[in-house]
Amino acid sequence: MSITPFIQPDWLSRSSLLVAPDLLGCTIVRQLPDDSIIRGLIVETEAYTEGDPACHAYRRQTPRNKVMFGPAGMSYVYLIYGMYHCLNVVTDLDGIPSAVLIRALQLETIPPWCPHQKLSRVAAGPGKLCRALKIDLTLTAKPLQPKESLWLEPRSQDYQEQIDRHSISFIQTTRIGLTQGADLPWRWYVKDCAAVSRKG
DNA sequence: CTTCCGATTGAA
DNA sequence: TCAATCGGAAGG
Repeated sequence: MSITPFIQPDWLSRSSLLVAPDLLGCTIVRQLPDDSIIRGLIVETEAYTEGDPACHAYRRQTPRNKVMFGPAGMSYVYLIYGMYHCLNVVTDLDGIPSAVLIRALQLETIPPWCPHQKLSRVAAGPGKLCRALKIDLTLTAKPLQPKESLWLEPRSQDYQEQIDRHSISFIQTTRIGLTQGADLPWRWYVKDCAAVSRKG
């Protein structure tokens, strides 16, 4: 028997532009208070970085975006439109504000609190995946590790081999829903994946 | 303190 | 096309 490793901060201590596509095919694992486990394959990401007008840290450091200025491997969760949460993985060196927004997951099962939905659509969107994994503001600025009940696992060998033989490929395009920096192609998703929030 | 707005979503 | 809904950022 062997333990499943989780992604370490040093692997995330690179430009968000490199980490974002590398996170595709990796898995987010959430352990709930009742010890049940929810696993989701990351199928869509967006990069936000220093000097990026769309980045929450673009203007200056604030209480909300403070964690983005720190070291990699931390969570950054924020509330959007008063009703949805979004999950980011903080990247790059300490002092460089940047993060990768997790936009969609392919779940293994439908959570009981998300009834009447297709499995492939239940986490198809940043707000929807946080609802499915019960992620809220209490989970921001935490190290992504099992102790915090939220962590990342690397690509499986099988998934990596499918990428290597081009059985699975990624699409790079512009980010969604922005008023600034909308022209930058910093969104990546798994081609032909039904769990991606939207095509194009 | 008051005002304004958003890295969304789903219904009209 | 448009409203829901609220924490946080900006302005006075």
